[in-house]
Amino acid sequence: MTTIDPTGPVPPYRQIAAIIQARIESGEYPQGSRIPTESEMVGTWEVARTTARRAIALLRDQGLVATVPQRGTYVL
Amino acid sequence: MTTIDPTGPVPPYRQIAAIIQARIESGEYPQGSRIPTESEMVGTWEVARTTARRAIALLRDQGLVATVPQRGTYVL
DNA sequence: TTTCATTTGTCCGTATGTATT
DNA sequence: AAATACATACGGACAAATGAA
Repeated sequence: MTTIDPTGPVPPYRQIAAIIQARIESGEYPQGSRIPTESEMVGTWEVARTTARRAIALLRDQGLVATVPQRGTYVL
Repeated sequence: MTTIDPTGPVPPYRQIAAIIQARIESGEYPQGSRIPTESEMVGTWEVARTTARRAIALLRDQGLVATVPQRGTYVL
């Protein structure tokens, strides 16, 4: 579990997005699989839900994942 | 916590810059770490925010630190 | 069918930090 | 020196839909 640095020059939400992206590219999260939920990210990295949401939104904007309401976010 | 002399020949912003520089060179603020924020300097030395900003600007001009908008100032 | 937990969607307010004027 | 704007982050609350029990 990679750790994030809230005092570093890179905002936490970008650090989290980078971690997820690395796991997608490594195959840890295969195409079609679901990435961690917002709540799981909150528990894993001890960040606010807004931060987790922003990380997911960034991945979505990059076309890496798609979010299904009430279901989760899945790797494209 | 070194004190600042507002009546001395050396302007407060230079005194502060010197203090920070000494801490960088001593390793108290390692490379990549964040130095105190403007507000922290204001609280620590009871100076105006302008003074803190000027001290940081001086360190930046000397190439000792880099400021990342919305994140802070970091030791190079 | 009803109940329940899960998950995302959408607000609110507060705090911090820098940028600008 | 003061006010304003913007970005980031936290915490909380409630709604809505889904799917499982």
